[in-house]
Amino acid sequence: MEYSEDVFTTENAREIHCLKSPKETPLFKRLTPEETEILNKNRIQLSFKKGEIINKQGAFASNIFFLIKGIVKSYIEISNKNLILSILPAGSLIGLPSLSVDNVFHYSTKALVDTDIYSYDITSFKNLMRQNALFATEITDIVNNNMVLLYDRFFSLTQKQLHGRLADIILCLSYKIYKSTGFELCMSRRDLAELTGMSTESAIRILKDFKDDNIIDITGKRLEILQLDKLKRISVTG
Amino acid sequence: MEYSEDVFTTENAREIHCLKSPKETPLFKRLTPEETEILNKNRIQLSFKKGEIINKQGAFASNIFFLIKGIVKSYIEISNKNLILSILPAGSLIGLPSLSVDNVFHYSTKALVDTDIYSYDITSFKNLMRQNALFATEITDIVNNNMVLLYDRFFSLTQKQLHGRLADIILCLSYKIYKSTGFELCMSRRDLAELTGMSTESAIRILKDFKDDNIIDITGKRLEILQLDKLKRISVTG
DNA sequence: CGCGAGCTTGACGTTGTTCAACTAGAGTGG
DNA sequence: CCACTCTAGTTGAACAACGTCAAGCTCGCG
Repeated sequence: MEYSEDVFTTENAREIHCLKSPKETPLFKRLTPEETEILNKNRIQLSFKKGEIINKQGAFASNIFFLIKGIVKSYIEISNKNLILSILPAGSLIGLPSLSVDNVFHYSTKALVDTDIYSYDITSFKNLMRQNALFATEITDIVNNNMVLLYDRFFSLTQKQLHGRLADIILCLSYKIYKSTGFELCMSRRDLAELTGMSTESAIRILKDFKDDNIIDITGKRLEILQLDKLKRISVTG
Repeated sequence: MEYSEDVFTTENAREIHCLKSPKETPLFKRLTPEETEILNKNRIQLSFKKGEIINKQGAFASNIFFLIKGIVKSYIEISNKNLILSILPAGSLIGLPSLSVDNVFHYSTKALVDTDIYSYDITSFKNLMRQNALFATEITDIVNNNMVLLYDRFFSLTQKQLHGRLADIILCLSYKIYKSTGFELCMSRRDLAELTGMSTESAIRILKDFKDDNIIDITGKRLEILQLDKLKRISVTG
C-alpha cells in the first residue's frame, strides 16, 4: 500500500513526526545567481558506498553536506554506546549545528545505501547566511523542523516501553522514508535497536512478537505492515 | 564554591552541556533602531508567579517570549506523561520552533520562580528575520545551540542508568543555572524526576544514595555538592 | 487544628538487559 | 572446492534495574 500525501498531515501527526521526511527543499532557490555561483564554486560531489562513514563526530567541521541521493544515519557514539539521532533521506543537510556551535561535527553519519552528496565549504555557507536573510531564514526553518522531530523522538524513547518505541520507528520508516507499508529494510536489527534505545536482542524479540500477532510480516530485511491500525494503537499506548 | 568561567569550556564539556546557560544574547543588538522600534511597539511585558503556566503546548502561537528575569521549565505532556525538555534561565527565548513549524506551541512552559517576560508578536519577529540576515543568523545560532544541548540530554536519558542521569542533572543545574556547588533548588522532586525520565520515587532514592555516600548534602530544597569529582565520575560511567 | 500536597520508605512485580549458545550466510585463502 | 572465520540474526535462562503500590511522614497554609 502506498500512502497518499494527506496521510502525513492528518490524525496522529504526533507519532509519525519522528524521522526526517524527504522534501524538495526550496533552500537554494533563495539564492541569487551570483550567490549560487559562489557556493557551487567551492562545492565538491562525493560518493559513498553502503556502510561507509561520511563524517566523524568530534572531527573538525569545514563542510556542510547536502544529501543528493541515498539514505544516511546520523548517530552519537560515546564509549561504545551508540544512539541513532535520525535517518536522513535525500534532500537533507548534514552538519548544520556546526554553523553555530564549535567548529566540530556533533554527530557521525554513515551511508545506509550507496549515497551521493555535495560538500559545501562551511565558511561560504555562513557568509551567505549573513548576507541573505531569506536563505538564513530557510536554514532556521530546517533546524526548527529537526528540533520538533527530535522532541518527538525524545518523548518516545524516554516515556514509552519497548513495544511502543519499536512501533513508532516502524511507522516512521514506513511513512517518511519508504512511503509504503511494505519495504526492504536498509538497516540491521542492531540499527533498529540503536534507533529505539534498546538492546539488539530486545528489538529482535519484539519484531517476533509483532510477527506472531500478525501485525507485521518480516523475513530477512523485507518488512510488511499487515495491521496498520494495531501498530498505531501500540504506538499511542506506549 | 563559585565556578570560574573557564570551568564551562574545559574537560568534560559533553556532560555539562545539557541545560541552557544564561547568556547575554547579542540578539537584539543586530537590529537597527527602526527595527527595534517595530519590534518593541508590539511588545508586552508580563509577570508570572511561581507555578503559573506561561503557555500551553498545542495552543495557537501568536507570540515569541523573551525571559527577562526568572527561571522557567519547558515540558511536553502527553496523556499524563510529562517530560521536561529544558530549564530556561533569564535571556532565553520561548517558542522558536513555532516560527517555522505549525503556528502552535510545541511545548508548555511554567514559571519555577517569579518571572518577567516580554511577549513579542510572532509576525513582526518573522518579518524582521526575513529582512535582517544578521538577526536571522542569530536565531539560527540560538536554535542550533538548543539542538546540541538536546542531543546531550537525549543521549543521557536513553543511554545512562538512573544514577548517571541524576548526576548529569545535578551538575547541569550547578554549572548552568545556579553557577555554584551549593544552591536552593527551585523545583520539586517530581520535577527532578521529569527532567531525568524516571519515577519520583527513584529520584528520591538516588538522592538519598548520593547523600549516604557523602557525594552531596540535601535537606529540603537546599543542595550542596560535596564531592564534585565523584559526581562527575558517576555522570561519565553512567 | 486539620487538611492536602509533597516527600519518603519498603515490599513486590515487571520490564528489559546480559550472557551464553547456536544458526545461517558471506567472504577468504589454501 | 572445501574448511575457516566473521558477522548478523536468533533463542532461552538468569539476573538486575526500575516502576508501582501502599503506607506513613512532614510541613505550610487556611
